[in-house]
Amino acid sequence: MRATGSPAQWTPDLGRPWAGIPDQLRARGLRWTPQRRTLVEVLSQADGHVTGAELVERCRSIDPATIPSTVYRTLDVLEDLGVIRHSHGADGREEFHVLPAAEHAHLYCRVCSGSWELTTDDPVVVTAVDAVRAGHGFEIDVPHLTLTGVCATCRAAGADA
Amino acid sequence: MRATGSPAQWTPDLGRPWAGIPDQLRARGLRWTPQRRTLVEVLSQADGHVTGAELVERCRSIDPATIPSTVYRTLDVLEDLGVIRHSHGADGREEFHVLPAAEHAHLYCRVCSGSWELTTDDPVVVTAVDAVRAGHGFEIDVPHLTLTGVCATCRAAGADA
DNA sequence: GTCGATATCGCAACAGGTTGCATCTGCGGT
DNA sequence: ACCGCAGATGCAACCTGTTGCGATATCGAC
Repeated sequence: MRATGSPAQWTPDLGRPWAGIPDQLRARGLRWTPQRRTLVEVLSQADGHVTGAELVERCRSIDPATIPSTVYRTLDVLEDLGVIRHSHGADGREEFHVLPAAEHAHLYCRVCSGSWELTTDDPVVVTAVDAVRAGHGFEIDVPHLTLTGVCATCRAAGADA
Repeated sequence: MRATGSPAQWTPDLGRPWAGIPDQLRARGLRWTPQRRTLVEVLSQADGHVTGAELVERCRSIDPATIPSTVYRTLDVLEDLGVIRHSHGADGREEFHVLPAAEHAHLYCRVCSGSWELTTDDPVVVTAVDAVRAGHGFEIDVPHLTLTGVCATCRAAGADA
């Protein structure tokens, strides 16, 4: 069997949300490259949050020749496509989230370093977002949000110095 | 006039909040050094927000021998003292705020890149903080907060894509 | 199947911060 | 006035990202 017509790179069987990416890119005049295929494969297997460094690391385990700048640039493109979202963790480092599931904000406790998710439709979130919209006309980008503070447990322990 | 007894370094006339810092440090077993004096002088003249890089820059203009790591370490110490606070801007970079005035959160518009301050006692902020406390027992650290989103003007312009 | 425009890549340098370690020094004790 | 020790400094290497640029390769057109 000759390696005929079929394109040099192809993505075997990523889940549905990912399958359409090559075409979405081409429709925008962008390109589907082996490096992008690698990153998309990594993302399709990631659940929840991943930092930029972790993604670079995982790409390297598939293709050791992976270059960081390529990964970060591709992440920008994928965010434009609406496939992923990024936010900044409590320490300012980047965190990426896979869409469309898992749109959420984060609570980060500076005492115990624990973190919790806050879904976009959590009544508490809705209340807060509505308050800001009503009061300042500002529409908060919830998934980009990380709230730093002190959690209930640590507060109860009186560790909220 | 001989350069007698008087300590080699002294801080001429910083404002009140700053004057007590040397003693606050010593009371904790920490030290008052020329490098710290430089940084405190810079901070005492800063209003509102400053990034870490800016502070390093300004310290260098007073003492060209300033080393970044020393500045950042001193900033940590001063934050422990409660003299300053840091948060992370929309791009994740550090921003420092001088206390006790100006305790506030920030709104950052991702469309026009504008930013606004939100005081701690703003009714909108109070509502939001209360909601999270009531709903999750979590006490938000407001001054550490930067809300990314779309401002009223840009929303009106329909640029909230 | 080939060609050309241009998107993307790889690389190297840079920027903002952080960290480990050897050396130095503020400052409390005597 | 001097000592000693723990806290600070300076330095160098490292980490996470970003940017400019020349070389390469994708992909639509013919």
